[in-house]
Amino acid sequence: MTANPPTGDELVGVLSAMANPIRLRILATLAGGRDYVSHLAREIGVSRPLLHMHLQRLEAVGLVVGSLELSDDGKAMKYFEVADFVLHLTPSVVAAAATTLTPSDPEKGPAPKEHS
Amino acid sequence: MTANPPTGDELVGVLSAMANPIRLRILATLAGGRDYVSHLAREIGVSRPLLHMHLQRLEAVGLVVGSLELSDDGKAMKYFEVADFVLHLTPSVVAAAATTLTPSDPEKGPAPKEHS
DNA sequence: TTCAGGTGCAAGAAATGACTGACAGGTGAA
DNA sequence: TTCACCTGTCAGTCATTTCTTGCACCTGAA
Repeated sequence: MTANPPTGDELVGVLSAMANPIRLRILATLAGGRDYVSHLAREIGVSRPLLHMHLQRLEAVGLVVGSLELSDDGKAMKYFEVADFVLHLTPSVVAAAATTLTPSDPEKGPAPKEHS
Repeated sequence: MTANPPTGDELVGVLSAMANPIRLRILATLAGGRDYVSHLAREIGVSRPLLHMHLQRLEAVGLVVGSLELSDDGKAMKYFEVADFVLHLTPSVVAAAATTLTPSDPEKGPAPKEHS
């Protein structure tokens, strides 16, 4: 996994996903073993909805993967674990990735907005 | 340069500095050779004040270095070039870095401000 | 039924980031 | 003087992220 080299847009996505102390802590904690949302929230010390949002962001770019499972006592638990990514960043890698960035055309249309 | 492994806070800084299409393009362009602000702005296609802001951000985390020089005809030119950084990111590297993150203590004091 | 513990989602405040336009200063050449 | 370059910065606006609060849903155990 973790296509190397990444496209420019993917790179921006992954970088902004990691560029946050809470999300870094999430990755670090999960690197020590999988965990489910509520417990992870207590572990890191953030509210559950907040953690949920961060996990969503990390999952969207493939840095973590979640799976809904059923515990012994029938509770639905969502477990997350880290994807073992490898990102090797150097000026030349960045230069290569930048060539595949979607242009920001301020002319035609307001932007490639993806509204739902 | 480019201390490896980085501290958690440094890592967040570097990552958020790179997590932007324009700044990625700046790095990519500079990887092809040094350049001065105005020319670089035309090259990339952004306004000069905007580029100035982005360069500031990149320089703050050490991804680029700038030097004010005097051209043959006496004009002051600020040249920038990329620092040849090497960032190797994996779950374990992130886990190690995360241990050195400044805690977010919303209680005691506003934060460990580091003033110069 | 009530409680504890798990899941998810959404509205809205607060903080941060991105961007434009305008201004001020410097030089050399026409 | 005026023009064409270069440098910088500030005020204000708009868009995006971040975070809290609160709701609705599920299960098994008391």
